[in-house]
Amino acid sequence: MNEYSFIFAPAMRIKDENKEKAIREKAMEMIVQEGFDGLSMQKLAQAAGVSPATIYIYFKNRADLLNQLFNEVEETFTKVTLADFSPEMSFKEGLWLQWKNRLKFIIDYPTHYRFHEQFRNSPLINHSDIKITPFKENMKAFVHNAVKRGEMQKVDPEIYWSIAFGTFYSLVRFHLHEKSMMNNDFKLTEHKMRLAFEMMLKAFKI
Amino acid sequence: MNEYSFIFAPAMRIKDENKEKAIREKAMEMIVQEGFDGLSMQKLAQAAGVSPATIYIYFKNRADLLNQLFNEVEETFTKVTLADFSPEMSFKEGLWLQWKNRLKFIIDYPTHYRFHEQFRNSPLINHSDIKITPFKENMKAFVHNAVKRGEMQKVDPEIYWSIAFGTFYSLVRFHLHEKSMMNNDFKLTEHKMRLAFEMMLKAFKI
DNA sequence: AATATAAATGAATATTCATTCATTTATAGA
DNA sequence: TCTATAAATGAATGAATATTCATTTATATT
Repeated sequence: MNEYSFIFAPAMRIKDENKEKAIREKAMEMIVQEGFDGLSMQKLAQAAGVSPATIYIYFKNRADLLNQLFNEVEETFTKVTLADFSPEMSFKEGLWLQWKNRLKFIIDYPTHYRFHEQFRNSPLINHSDIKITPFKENMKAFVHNAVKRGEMQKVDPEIYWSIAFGTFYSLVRFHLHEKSMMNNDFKLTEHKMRLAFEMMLKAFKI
Repeated sequence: MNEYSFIFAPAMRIKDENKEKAIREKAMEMIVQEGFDGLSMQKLAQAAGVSPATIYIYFKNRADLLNQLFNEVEETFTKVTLADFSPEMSFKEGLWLQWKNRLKFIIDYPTHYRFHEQFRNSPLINHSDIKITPFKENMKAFVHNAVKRGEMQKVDPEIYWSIAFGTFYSLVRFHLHEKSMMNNDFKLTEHKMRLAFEMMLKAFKI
C-alpha cells in the first residue's frame, strides 16, 4: 500500500484494525494488573483472541509493543492536558485548568495513566523527548508570563513544578491506590481538589 | 538452633550470614537496574556467588524474597524517618525534620528507596499494614497537636499529606531520575529544599 | 578424631517464554 | 470468477525460567 496504489492497483487482504486495538488494550490491562512480567505474548494473544504470530505483524517485538503503548499514552496525555489551555492565561486560571485537565485524563483513561506510571522511569522505554516538547514549551511560557505579571514569585522550575503538580499527583495517588494509608476510601472530587488548590496557591504568593 | 541449644548440644554447620546479605543486596540492585522481570534466580545466584539452591535456604521462593526485601526497606525507612522526631514538636520544626530525615534516607539508601518506589503499589507485595502503624500514629498525633496549637489549618489528612510530602517527593524524583524534564541536572541540596519548604509552609497558614 | 547436623551445592526437571515459519485465508481489483 | 497480495494462523523451536533433589561439605559438640 503506497501513494500509487490507485495506479498499480494491488490486491491485498486489509488489516483488521480491531485486532490491533484488542492487542493494545489487553496488553495495557495485563501490565497494569500483573506488572510487566505478567505480560507474556501467548497469554496476550489469547486474551486478545488472536494468534501469537499475529502480534508480530503489528509489533516488531515485545519491546516495540511496550514503546508504542507508551508513546500512544503520552500523545493522548498531551492532547487532553493542553485542551483549552493557553500560556497567556492568568496563573491561577491556567494552573487550575491544568489540574482539571489532568484529573480528566486520569478519570477517562485510568489504565493509560497507571501504565504510564509504571514505565515513566523504566529503562525499557526509549524516552524520545521530542514528543513532549510542545508540552514543555507551553508550560515554560506560562510560568514566564506569570512571573512577568507579578502573579507568582520566581523560583527554580523544579520547585515550581513540585509544589504545583507534586501536590496534585499525590492526591491522585491517594485517589487511585493508596487505600491502606490514611482513610481507606479517599475520592478526589473537584471540591476537594479545589480546597487543596487554593492552599497550594498561597505558596506562590509574593 | 533454639533456646535449648546449649542443653541438647546439636552439632550443625552454621549459616554464612554474608551469603544471605549478598543475596539480598544483589537482588535489590538487579531489580532496581533491570526491573522485577530482570531478576532471575540463576542470575541472582551467580551475582551473589552462590548456588541457586542456596537462595531457597534463606527464602521460600521468589515472591518471599521480594516480600522480605520490601519489609526490610520499610523497617529501615521508618527508623530513619522517625529519628529525633516527636509529635510534640512545633509544626514547622517537626515537618522540616521529616524532610531532612527522608532526604537522609534517600541519600543513604538510594537503592532501597528506588526498590520501594517500584513496589509500593504492586500486587506482588503482601502489604502488612502492621509494620507502618507506629509511623502513622506519630504523624497523626503530630498533625493533631499542630492544629490544636493553631499552627496550621485543619484539613483532610490526604490534602495535608499531599502538600507537605507530595511536594517533597516530587523534588526527590527530579533529584533521582527525571533528567529529561526541565533542566538536566537538578541536585536537591538542603538549601533548595529549604526554599521549597518555606514556600510550601505558607499553604498551611491560617 | 568421630559424629551428627544442617548448610551448601551442581545438575536435573518440567514449564514457560519470545519468536519464527510453512500454510491457509480473506479480499481488492482484473 | 480468478488472481495476486498480505493478513492471519497453529504448531514448532530453542532458550530461559523457578524450583527440587541427591550429594557433598563444614563445623560445634562429644
